[in-house]
Amino acid sequence: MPRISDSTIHRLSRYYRTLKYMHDKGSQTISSNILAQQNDVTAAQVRKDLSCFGAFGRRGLGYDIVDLKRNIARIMGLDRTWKVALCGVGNIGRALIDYDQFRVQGFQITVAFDSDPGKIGKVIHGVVIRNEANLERDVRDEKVEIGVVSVPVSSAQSIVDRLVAGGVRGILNFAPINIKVPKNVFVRNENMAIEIEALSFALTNPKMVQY
Amino acid sequence: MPRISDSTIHRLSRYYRTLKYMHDKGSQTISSNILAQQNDVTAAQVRKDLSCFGAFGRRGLGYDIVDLKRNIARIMGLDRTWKVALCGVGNIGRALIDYDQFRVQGFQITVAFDSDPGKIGKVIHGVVIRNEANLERDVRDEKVEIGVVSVPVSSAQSIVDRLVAGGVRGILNFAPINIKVPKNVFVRNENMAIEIEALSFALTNPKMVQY
DNA sequence: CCATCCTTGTTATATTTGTAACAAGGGATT
DNA sequence: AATCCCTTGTTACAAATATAACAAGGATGG
Repeated sequence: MPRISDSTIHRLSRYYRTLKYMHDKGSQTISSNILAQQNDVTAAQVRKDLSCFGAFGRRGLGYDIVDLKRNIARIMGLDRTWKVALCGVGNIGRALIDYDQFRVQGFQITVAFDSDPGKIGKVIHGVVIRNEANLERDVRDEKVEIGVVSVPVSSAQSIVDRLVAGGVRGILNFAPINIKVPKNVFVRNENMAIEIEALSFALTNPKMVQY
Repeated sequence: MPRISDSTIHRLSRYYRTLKYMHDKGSQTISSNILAQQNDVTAAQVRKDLSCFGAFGRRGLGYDIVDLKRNIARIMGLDRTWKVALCGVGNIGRALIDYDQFRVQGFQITVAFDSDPGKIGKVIHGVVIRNEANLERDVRDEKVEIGVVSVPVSSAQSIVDRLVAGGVRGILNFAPINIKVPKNVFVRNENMAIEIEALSFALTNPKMVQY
């Protein structure tokens, strides 16, 4: 089985977004060239990314938007819903419960946890905040597949361990720390500070980065 | 002037975080090996990343934590404060106004805008929500250097244009769209949906990604 | 039906990025 | 002071990634 690079996966997400946009605009087909322009990559890159998974286009004509969109959705597992548990209902956590980009793509935050007794039992955007004490059990009972971690650094690793104990196989980690997981669990880190720091670097050393 | 890769910049941020952590723990020095382990990279990678900017270690001994930390801060422009304007006080925007990881690193959100008359004038975490109508003027008056964009896709490009018109040279974009800026402006995109979609891909095609 | 113009999928090439190897610096120990 | 053990900085090498080139498929127009 061929390995797919992180970069390719990220680009697929972006192509997918472009396809949704073009579909809404009423377009029927799209060429690798246009798809490339919309995403600041080369046409060759687009074609090579797609060729990892099959041949979806028609020579001389381009790609059928609806068809390619459906294919990418299938490849990326976006043609279904995912049960997601949110851990840590702080500023970030609250924002994520109601994040359109999650919901519209089928990531359903149906379970939320916090350790603060003052928050437990409250309802945020239709989701009841549960007691963290029962995390493993609840996660298992609710058949949660993905865990979103937005707790402080100090408790991130232990929450991750408990999510894994509850059967979660994918974790989106917002805590700025390098968490450890068993070999069969996937982690993606989302550290917003890192991006703004990259901006700080670029502004400080404009000659060292390509505009 | 040598070009520094995106990956290197991201890793520097992470090394920096590790150094802060180790410093708080009371350590004096650290080896490339330890720094590597803490960040899931090789020791050679750490040394090469650092060597882009100078020779900060002592052979046989490792790196002085305080010294290296200070050097990375200087390199990345983290030894100062940055004036930041936030555009769009929705769920994400509200969370960012009070985001520790920004504040602790000197990114000061002192100005916030929204187009909703119902929000204008309100104070969130000590920041007054201003009328978007005066964005260019306010941004210029307040000497804002970085703009954070958390508005809907439909208005993202126009807000970016106006930030640039106000003199902003760095933009952190949360809108899931590929915005265009003049050559001398830097953009970093933060799309949380892309990361969870990568997770969806990994869970759907476990054989295609390295655990 | 032939010629022309597009656009894909794939292979070959170039570039970038990461890893390994090692000489040289430096402290500790006897 | 000589030896031993570490650890860096750098150079050489390997792997991964991106770009370019092109043959082949397919539409269109005369």
